[in-house]
Amino acid sequence: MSTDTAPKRSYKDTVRTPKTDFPMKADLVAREPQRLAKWEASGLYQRIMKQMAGKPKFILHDGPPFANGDVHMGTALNKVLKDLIVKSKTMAGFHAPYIPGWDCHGLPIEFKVVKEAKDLAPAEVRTRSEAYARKFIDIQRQSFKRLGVFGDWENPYLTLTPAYEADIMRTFAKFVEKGLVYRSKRPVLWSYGAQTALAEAEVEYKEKTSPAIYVPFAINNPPPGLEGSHLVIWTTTPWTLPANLGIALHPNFDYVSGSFTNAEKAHTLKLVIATSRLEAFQKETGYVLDPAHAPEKFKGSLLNGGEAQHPFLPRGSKIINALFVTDDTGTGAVHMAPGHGTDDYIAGREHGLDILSPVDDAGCYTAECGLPDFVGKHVFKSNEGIIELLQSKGALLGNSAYVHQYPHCWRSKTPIIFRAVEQFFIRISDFRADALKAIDTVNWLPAWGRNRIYGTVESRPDWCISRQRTWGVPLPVFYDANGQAIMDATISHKVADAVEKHGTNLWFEKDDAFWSDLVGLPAGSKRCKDTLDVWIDSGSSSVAVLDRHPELHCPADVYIEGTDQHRGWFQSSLMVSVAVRGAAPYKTVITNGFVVDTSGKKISKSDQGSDKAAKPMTADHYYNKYGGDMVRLWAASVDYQNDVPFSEELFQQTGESYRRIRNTFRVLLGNLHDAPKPSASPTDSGRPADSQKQADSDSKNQSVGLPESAGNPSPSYTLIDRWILERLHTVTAECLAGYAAYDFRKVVSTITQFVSGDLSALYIDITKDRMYCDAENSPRRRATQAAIREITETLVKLLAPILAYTADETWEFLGHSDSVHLQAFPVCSPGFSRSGEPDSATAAVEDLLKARAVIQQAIEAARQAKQIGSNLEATVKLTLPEKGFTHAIFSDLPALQEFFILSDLHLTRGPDLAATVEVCTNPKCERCWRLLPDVGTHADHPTLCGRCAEAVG
RNA sequence: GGGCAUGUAGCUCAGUUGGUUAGAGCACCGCCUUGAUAAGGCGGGGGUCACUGGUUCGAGUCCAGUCCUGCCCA
Repeated sequence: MSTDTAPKRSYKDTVRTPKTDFPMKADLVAREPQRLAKWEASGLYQRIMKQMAGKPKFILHDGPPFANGDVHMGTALNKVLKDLIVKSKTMAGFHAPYIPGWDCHGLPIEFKVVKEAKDLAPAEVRTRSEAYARKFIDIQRQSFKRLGVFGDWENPYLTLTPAYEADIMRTFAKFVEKGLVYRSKRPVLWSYGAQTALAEAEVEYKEKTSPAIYVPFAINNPPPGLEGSHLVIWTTTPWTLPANLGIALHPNFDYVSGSFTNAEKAHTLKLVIATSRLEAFQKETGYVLDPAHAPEKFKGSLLNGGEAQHPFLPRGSKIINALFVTDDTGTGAVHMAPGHGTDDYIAGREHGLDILSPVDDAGCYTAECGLPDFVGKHVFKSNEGIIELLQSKGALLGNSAYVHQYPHCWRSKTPIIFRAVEQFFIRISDFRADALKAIDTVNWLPAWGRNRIYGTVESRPDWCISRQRTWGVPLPVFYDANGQAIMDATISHKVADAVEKHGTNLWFEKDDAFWSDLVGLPAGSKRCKDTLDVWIDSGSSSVAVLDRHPELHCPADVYIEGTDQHRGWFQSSLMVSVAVRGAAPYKTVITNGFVVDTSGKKISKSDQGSDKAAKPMTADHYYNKYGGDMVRLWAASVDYQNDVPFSEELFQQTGESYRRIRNTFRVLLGNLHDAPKPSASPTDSGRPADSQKQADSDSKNQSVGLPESAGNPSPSYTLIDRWILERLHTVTAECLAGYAAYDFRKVVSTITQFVSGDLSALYIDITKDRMYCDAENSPRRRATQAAIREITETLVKLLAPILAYTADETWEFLGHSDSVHLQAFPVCSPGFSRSGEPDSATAAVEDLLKARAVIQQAIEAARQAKQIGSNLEATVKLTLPEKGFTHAIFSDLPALQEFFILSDLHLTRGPDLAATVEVCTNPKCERCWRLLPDVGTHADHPTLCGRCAEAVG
């Protein structure tokens, strides 16, 4: 260029490139807390509630997380999902209050407290446990708020408040009133480490090595052929032998009786073994069946009702038949101790066996064991002694180490024992049928949840509701002077009334005399020292929260928890609700999978502190490093109905989607910098009535001095504008359907694909030329600005439930003064609903995209051959097929050039769709960079094309 | 061992009532752009649809069995 005489005029400043202060870098970690503070200061949640009052209600009832530990990613996933439901239902026009809760009682907290300071008085244990729970409630509450979860955080429900505790007692009273509570000595899972009975949920299976022994029991009064024979039992718990009261045989198994010799020990004995176990028995014990004499063969039913001799105690052991006998281990003869096993107990009850359980709370033998030397000794330290005793009686045929999965206490990690103690039970059989019926009134998502809980309820045993612990709600029951339990609903109600006023600590602080007097029982009555199973606590929430809270109602519309809650809260809530009100407490139950690591292994909460789980799994790590919106976007992106694979690397992938969405918002906002604001956004028609005032005042401010927009309600959209608005219409419909189906992943993928596939790669790219280079008021430029505003407002609202912070920030940059969370979802604009029809813009663009693909491939070849750089340097000759491609745009060369982003396009018709590329020889317009023939024909602007010369003026 | 799920590109997932050459995002490779620039565009490589057998003209899709992983039980 010859610019040696005068300085060259720069047209750079005349190009209308995007301008916005909306930052590319989100800086969520620093910015989100400020926005959160603003929301709180303005009482946003309360204002939303006020605005939606009177609308149809939608109740999501919060399953209370346990007030122990930091917020794990699994907990965060669940909580964010809840918030996505609440926010999307609110924007869909429902009054959706969210009252968060915490589960506060229970063994894990008490265990921690007791571990720190031993021998505390019960009242002190309780005080410390409450302080511990409250500490973690605060920690978790901060996390949930930071994650952008809206709710009544200052008034959550806590299972430790006097009002809630009183309702738990009243629920218990209801069970008593209906005659569902009974007291029975029964083997329960007993943790001697924590000194309590455990729920099945509190047990975990771990590998344990036990002594596996074979013990012969001589048959008393044997039938002919079995004289002098012994039944051989196999057990891995020698310590339960003092409680042996029977031996079970399978009625249909084949057994042999014959002479067995152990050559090494030079010992011969006549034994009975199941035929299928014969080989294993001989191999493990060295006792080999004498081949010289044919053994006696018979079915297990032969010996039913007989008796064998206990090997070291002076009593008989009843021989019974039972179907639970298996032939995968042992001898086909099972040692029965009804005080130490569930099968033993059930079969024992059928056959009239006693319950003997000579073990105390600490796991040590009591005098009942009949062995004075063992009294006071721990059972797991007595196995060897029992084995020696057997040895000395000649009653040990084999002894080896046996590794198996054995139940352990989930907190103290000690192996559990089965031990019979007096417990309170709820008789499930009386209302199981009602519960099963109620299950089928509920919508289970995913649908297999129905079968899951149905099977659970169908097969569950009676509910053991008493715990020998301190940190829980006391069982409001008394014993008379003879130790008989007085179960009376009115007495329980009196206790509940007192507790509601003074708290449950009163139960521990006052003595029996005080309480007997208070409830009107004679002196000498004693109060029960047990507490209630914590599943009663949380299971009562439909009574203590849904029924009590004025904003809520029962049944709730939705419960959503992890899949483990089919046996947990979903079930306990169902059982309580069916017993109390005869119906399920929920209409829909959704389950989310577990957060697992990428190798597919589960990430256990209790592994967190330990060495091996070095990878961060707590929510604070992620929102402090990446931001709350990133956690929310992650939660919305995952397939929550299945297990969710997780790692920091995987998490970072959602950052890519976030940046893409954010950057697109930035360009859209930048392109609106000089746009006239519309009098009212067409998407505002779905706005809740109470916010209309705000919207009106917003737009009044914005429309001042911009009369042209008010008088021009329908912009002159070109094909590409109509196309993107048709796409937006479809996207809106798909997102609303996604939210309605709780399919947030669908919402995210629909929007992500729209943003990157339609907006970024096509619409924004194609409209750059008109946006940057047209005259400011060119109709097509203004039309595109109108479309961009429509698109941005719609997308922001559709994303608001997910990107709670970013959507709000973008909404602000769109010129609105109040939060997007007060808005309703956009309504699909009917003018652009024709995307499926043949003459729609969408149909035309489908053809255009086919042609574009062919052109791009031709250009790419030229680019790789270094003939051209940018698309604008190409001359393209496009051949359209003779059939099809009939839309008017295919005869509108300038429109086609704009769509394909080309300087020079030539059209012909031919047999196939094809394109060839040559180097364009036109001069380059300095302003719009297109290579056009009219550059240099304008005297005032010799380096510009006609359009640009006019635009510059 | 039982019940309920799950298994498609390196990773996370789509794939409608069985029907052309199995798709998307991320990651990866090459090029372009530098007026979305700690951005953007274009092109490309990559899959025996867990395995085995069956039904069918035709199976990722239906049936049977096996295996992996998870939850809940025993």
